[in-house]
Amino acid sequence: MNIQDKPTGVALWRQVADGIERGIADGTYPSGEKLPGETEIAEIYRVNRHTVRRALATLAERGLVRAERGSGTYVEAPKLSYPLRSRTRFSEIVGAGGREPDGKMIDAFTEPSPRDIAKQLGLKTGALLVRIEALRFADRTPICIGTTWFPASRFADAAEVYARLNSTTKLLAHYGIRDYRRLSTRITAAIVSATDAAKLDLALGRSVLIVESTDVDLDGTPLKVSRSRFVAERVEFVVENA
Amino acid sequence: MNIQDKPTGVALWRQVADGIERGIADGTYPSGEKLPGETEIAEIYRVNRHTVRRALATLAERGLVRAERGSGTYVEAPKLSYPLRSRTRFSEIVGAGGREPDGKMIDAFTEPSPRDIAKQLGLKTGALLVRIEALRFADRTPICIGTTWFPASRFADAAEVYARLNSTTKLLAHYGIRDYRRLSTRITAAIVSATDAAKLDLALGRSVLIVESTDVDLDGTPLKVSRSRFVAERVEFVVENA
DNA sequence: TCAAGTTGTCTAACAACATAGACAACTTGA
DNA sequence: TCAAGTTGTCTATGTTGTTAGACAACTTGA
Repeated sequence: MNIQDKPTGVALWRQVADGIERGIADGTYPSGEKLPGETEIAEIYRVNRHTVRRALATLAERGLVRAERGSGTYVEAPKLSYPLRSRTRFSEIVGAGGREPDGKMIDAFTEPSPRDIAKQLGLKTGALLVRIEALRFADRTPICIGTTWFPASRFADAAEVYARLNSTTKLLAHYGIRDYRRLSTRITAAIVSATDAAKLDLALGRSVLIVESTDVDLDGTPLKVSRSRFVAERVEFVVENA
Repeated sequence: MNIQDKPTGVALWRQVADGIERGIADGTYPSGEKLPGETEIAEIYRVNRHTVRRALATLAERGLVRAERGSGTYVEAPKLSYPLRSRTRFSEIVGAGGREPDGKMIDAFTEPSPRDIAKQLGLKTGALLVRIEALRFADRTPICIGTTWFPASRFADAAEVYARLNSTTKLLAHYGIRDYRRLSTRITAAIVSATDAAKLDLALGRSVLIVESTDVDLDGTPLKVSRSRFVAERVEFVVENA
């Protein structure tokens, strides 16, 4: 690792940053693992520690690494690429990324529907709904936390079923729904709440993507409405403009 | 063309140099053509003229462009790739590069052979030789100047023939030699002489590749010996190690 | 011959890059 | 609790990059 010599027009810190990024890409520094210490990296590239720090700072800004004071600098997990298409299934998307999807029900209620949810589900205000609060994971890393509402008339014991299957897709299949599609998705963002932060294993002050979606069966009948908070630094939504 | 903004870790002059090099590669600035003036390039990239000059300096050092004071900066012709194989023909090699080969006889003599040439041609010292001094071109650009010796016993009126055909290959064909091969090639280099420089349209102080070669017919009988000076900045010899 | 346009060279000033050393703040494991 | 190792921050200094302006030297075409 000898950089330097003649002026190349590329700053040292940039060369170090590129080198580390390459190391992350090719698996030299696996996802989640600790990078060598700043002093050691400086030795590797024969460069001052401040130069290494600048390189790491740009990588941190891009979310590729995360520095923890007193402990070390760690490779961030690559963001989950989450396409928003007509067919949008958490478990499929996570699985397609080579990661293991999982869900964990936190809470469940059967209660009358508020006006906005009722409207989206094509029900009268006050119609009974099953509301499920759940966490979803990719390889045991929390990705999102959110609420899903099902019409109680059709999915009376949704809570029990979800608790057993830990997957919305499997839940719907259990009710004989082989296929369904995403009708709409709305996305915004906010700072994570303290309660969400704890459940998502996320530091306070980080941002979450807020996603509200409606899914319908092939007849166009609304099946569920969801409001989820996705950890912004762990997911990336992709909208293909066909 | 807006560079700048945030620190990228890549020096401006380097970005400009890369941009111009891309322009040369993709034909925006065709070979031999004049680049925009330094002032204009500076405007294009929104950069100081000194920055452009540094970019051009690195390109000139690599031989991609050539600055002419008072006139402009020109894209250098790409070097002629000149493979040194068993079958080595100037006209074929130039033609393979998509350029038009040409030759021009400068002088010719019939004279007794010096010892070293005689030895290479398998003749006795003092045997009569035809010595031809010629310039060779690719697309009207002088590539090399040199001497070729033929045994006068076999190629008595070589001078007249060469003057008409302007090609060694055609000359030999004229004498019924359909094929021949390169026996050996020796390469060295030197600074161009004043007389050669003028004929090669080359500035004083530039270097030339000095090539001495012997060609034989398919029986192994020596046909000719050449000593040529190739303009180093216009040619690149390639030796394939099979 | 001359004006306009070109590259070459010089000086000056400021910003960005890089190195060096020291110490604080924090985490980890013994 | 403590020592070792980590990242965070500060000051200082020298080098390289970038801009700015001026003028010289040269080429080209009218």
